[in-house]
Amino acid sequence: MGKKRPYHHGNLRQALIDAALELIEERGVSALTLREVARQVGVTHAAPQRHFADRAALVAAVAEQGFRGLAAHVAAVRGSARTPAQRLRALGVAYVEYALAHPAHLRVMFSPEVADKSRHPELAAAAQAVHGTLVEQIANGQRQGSVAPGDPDELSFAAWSMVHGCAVLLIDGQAMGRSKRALIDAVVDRLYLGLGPREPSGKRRR
Amino acid sequence: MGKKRPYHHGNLRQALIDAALELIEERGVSALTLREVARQVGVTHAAPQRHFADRAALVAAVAEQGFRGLAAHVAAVRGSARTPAQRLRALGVAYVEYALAHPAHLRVMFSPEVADKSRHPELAAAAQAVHGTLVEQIANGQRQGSVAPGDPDELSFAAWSMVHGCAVLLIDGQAMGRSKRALIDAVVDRLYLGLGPREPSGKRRR
DNA sequence: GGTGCGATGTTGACATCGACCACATGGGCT
DNA sequence: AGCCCATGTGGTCGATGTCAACATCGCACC
Repeated sequence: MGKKRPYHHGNLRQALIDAALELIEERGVSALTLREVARQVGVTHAAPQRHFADRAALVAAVAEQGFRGLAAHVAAVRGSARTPAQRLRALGVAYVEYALAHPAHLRVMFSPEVADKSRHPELAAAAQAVHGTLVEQIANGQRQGSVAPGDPDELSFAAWSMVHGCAVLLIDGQAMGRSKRALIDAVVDRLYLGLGPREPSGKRRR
Repeated sequence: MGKKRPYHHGNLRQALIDAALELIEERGVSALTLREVARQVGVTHAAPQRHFADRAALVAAVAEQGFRGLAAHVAAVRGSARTPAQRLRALGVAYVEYALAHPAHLRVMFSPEVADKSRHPELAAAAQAVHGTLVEQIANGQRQGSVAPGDPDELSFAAWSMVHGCAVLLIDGQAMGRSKRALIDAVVDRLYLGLGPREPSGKRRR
């Protein structure tokens, strides 16, 4: 028979995180309520306090799992394509794919409520992991000559800007009727073109 | 002498919006409270109800002013540079500049709390204005051959993704110690390179 | 195998918030 | 002058986050 829910939940922390994500998916981050989460899980309103100091901590935990998932999804394509340039393209697609597949996660990850990453070191670390993969691929490409020279840090920031902006805009419904697939292609195409090998056609650094 | 605050405020609506923005700048969007705003302005807690149906309406109003400001700032550079490509670059810089100069505004504009733009038509209109300027410039550039051919809608989306992503990342503190100026340059450089004239170096459309 | 202590969940309380209501005020129009 | 309605006031209600005191259980240690 069903275990008559014991006094101790067993793994309340993760259950709370799951319920929180579900709530966010349904009604948005701002509708996330500690009490409602507790209700969903079947504990009293104060139980979450034992696992999360305050509402922000719960949000941060959801965001952290989102970053981990993104890092995993992105890392999965690291060895997929042959050339570094193709890998770079696949990386960008993977980023946007994850965002579209988990919009709620993405929104929480870059929610203003956890913007102050200094108070959530694990968030900064997870974000750093994603960024690290990107820098790594760009450096690889440069070594093989398939990516334009330049500070890998700056190039990766440009690439990240592009895919992140694309993801955010698509999630926020700025596609405005246009095919998301085509938009993503357009973005990563420009990414490839903007970072691909060439000689500069003039002085660009102001 | 100071006018002994009359019963009727005179322009409470705008005063509330200003106070709201100030609060958001200081403590973030989530800390925005109708009652606190009312306190700042010196009216009772229910007074804002006469001007904003609910909290979301106030947030939307702040966002709308943000979009108007951005549109104005971006439109100002429309006739600045000579070549369309340079104008495009200036456009991107202007976008990010505005974001860095008014981070609170930017955050509200793309806050999940107003993400459902269908319920705030004026927001959609203001956002559309910004996007329109971008599409216009790209179409201009294409006519003069200084911008690569392609669906202007898709190209503009790619460009928007880039500058918007850049703005968001910088605001969220993802610069991580690197010079913002250099990062912006890197981004718009890639924008210019990715959209500039060339012949495709292979089939790119998947 | 007991036992005691710390981790985990509960109950109750309080201040604050958004939203709603009835009422007060007074500016502007006829 | 007199009226009307937009605008501001004061009070209230349900819900929320957070805190503190208490209850219950599991695990380490003897």
